[in-house]
Amino acid sequence: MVVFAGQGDARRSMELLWGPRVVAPRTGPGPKPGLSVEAIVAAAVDIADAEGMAALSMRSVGERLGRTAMALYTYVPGKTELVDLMYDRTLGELPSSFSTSDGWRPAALALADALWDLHLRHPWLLQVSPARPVLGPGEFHVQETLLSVLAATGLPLWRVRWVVAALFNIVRGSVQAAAESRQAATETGQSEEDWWFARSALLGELVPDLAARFPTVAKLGPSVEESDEPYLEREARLSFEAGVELLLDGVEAAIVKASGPR
Amino acid sequence: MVVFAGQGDARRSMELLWGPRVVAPRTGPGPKPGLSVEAIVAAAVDIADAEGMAALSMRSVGERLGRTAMALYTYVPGKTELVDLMYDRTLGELPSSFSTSDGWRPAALALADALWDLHLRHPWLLQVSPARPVLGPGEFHVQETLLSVLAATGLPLWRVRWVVAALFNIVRGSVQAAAESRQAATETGQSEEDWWFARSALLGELVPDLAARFPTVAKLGPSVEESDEPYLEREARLSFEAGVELLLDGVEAAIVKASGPR
DNA sequence: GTACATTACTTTAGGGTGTAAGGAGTCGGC
DNA sequence: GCCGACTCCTTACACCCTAAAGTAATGTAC
Repeated sequence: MVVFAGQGDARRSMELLWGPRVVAPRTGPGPKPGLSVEAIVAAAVDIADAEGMAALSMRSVGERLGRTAMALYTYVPGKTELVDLMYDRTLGELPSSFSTSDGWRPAALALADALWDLHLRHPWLLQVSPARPVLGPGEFHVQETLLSVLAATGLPLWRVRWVVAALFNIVRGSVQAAAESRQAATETGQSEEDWWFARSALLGELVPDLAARFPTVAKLGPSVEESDEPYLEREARLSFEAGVELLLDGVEAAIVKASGPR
Repeated sequence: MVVFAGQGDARRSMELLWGPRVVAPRTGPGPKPGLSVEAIVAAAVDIADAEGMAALSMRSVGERLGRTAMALYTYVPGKTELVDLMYDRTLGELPSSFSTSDGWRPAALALADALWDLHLRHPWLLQVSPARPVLGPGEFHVQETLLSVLAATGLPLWRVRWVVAALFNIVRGSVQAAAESRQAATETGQSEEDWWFARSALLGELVPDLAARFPTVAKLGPSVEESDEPYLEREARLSFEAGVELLLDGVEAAIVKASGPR
């Protein structure tokens, strides 16, 4: 795996990404196709959503569609391209209407929120995108939405690009923490607090001088408090909100600096 | 893979992470160990550095040490734990001396820079850490360093934690872009510009209405300019610097807001 | 109506992965 | 000198992706 597509494969990939999603029925000879690229991608996304990326194999996708793994190769060049399609199609789900009529800041917050939701609904996105840019319509859609909302800051576009990148990274990072804690909880059957508690006890036992070696971390105190809600997930959410606020404050400062000394 | 360690395994993992790195030679019977956990981890890191995470297998690590894959299981419970060790040991390489005597901002910048370097030297870190927290000494070391530097802002520690998370995410995201572009270049043999140029041509051909559908993205213009240096990598570096500056501006605003209305 | 080209899908096979199980060989302590 | 502990190896299994070849179904041309 991790094969960087060559020249010919690149064309095929791009055609799949950008081509029409509903293909006109063929006229020539041969049996009618029983599947479609979109059906395959949808099945793959379902699996990844429900059982995680580790459960996604050509076999499992084929099985869910009542075919063998090899049947998929009629529609999709390989697993790499399938994952690219999953990724791009899912990014395309991001809503696009974020009105900046109340100013850019509420719009940016709403957009960040939508990105958070999208990634939490499809946590496998976070394991995929480390790959190179896919350059599909979904990716363009996300970039366009981010750029157009933050262009309302009035900053020059080449600066907006940095803002977009930073915002995107903050969202991705914090939602990753949330998704992980959720996954760990379901996967081990252990509640977050139990897991954390067991780990803390182990740490205290094996590393008695922890507080001395990492005083500042220790000062944060035992991070688990009484709460009914999943703790780590709420923590990640707070980190997300605070991080976005910090960044947007920075953007505001940049706006003032740019237009202030007029 | 992606197995969340159970109770017993958790103890073993933590012992490996926190235990002494130079094990005292055994006294009992049996042949002397020819390997060591540290040697295995070092070999694994070498492979990941040189050939990427995809080339890292128990077989390849064993081979590099002149053993079979199964020999490693004498020292390490499984691949998951090996990767955790690689991750944590490598994080431990982050320098720790960042003087805040000139103020917190230069220290934070230097620290961000060190993090950037570390990740660019070991790009596979970015594919690993998506996993749950490892809770090893390296991870604590990084947290401690980040927290202690940013505690110099004077903000309450629970707020510093958000800053740390945001900063870390920005660094990780932008260094990922840099690492990817570098990897893509070496992997395909194609220069970044060639790759980008081919992709752009393909896009223009397959999606003639690209500029109409994504006007803001299009306004950014063809991103490739004349330059001898790797373009995308420099772009990622700029994005990193700008993102960090934005965030630190936000932090400054937060400091003013907290202490200003005194 | 029949032959042919075309296509969907299956079977088989080959080379990869992680790791469980059991067997060799080596050494210290009795 | 032998026992038991220990390292390391061989074998084996289940799973992965996918190349190649075979089978069955379909539409078109004669």
